[in-house]
Amino acid sequence: MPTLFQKQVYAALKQVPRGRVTTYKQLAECLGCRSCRAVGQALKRNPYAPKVPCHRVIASDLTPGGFMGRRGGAALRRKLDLLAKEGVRFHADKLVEPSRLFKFPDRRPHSEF
DNA sequence: CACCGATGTCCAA
DNA sequence: TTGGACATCGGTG
Repeated sequence: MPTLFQKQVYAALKQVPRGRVTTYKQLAECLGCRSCRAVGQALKRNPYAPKVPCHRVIASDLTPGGFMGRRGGAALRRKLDLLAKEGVRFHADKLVEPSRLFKFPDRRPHSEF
């Protein structure tokens, strides 16, 4: 059973259209959380494997990051393949087009700053 | 309650 | 510029 926090991560992730990617930091910031690691944990524990495009989440330094709980290997390769099918290509473990990053709308009704 | 994690940022060499 | 260590937040045991 997904927790409240995970739902927020999935909800935000579902906002990312096809052919677009986001970063853990952007997700965390969108959720109003300062910990980017918590976001990755939610994705790792994602009960909605095919429903949640976890492969559209990369590190803030435009690196693939990880996939299925692994930071490298065949799993990560599969992630790059999925992104490639969506038009998001990587070069030297780096995002070729940083403009593919999806910017989340302000999801903080409390923040008046 | 304590440790780990799909990260990020800072400091040192 | 590259490598190592610490910080931060939530989840699981």
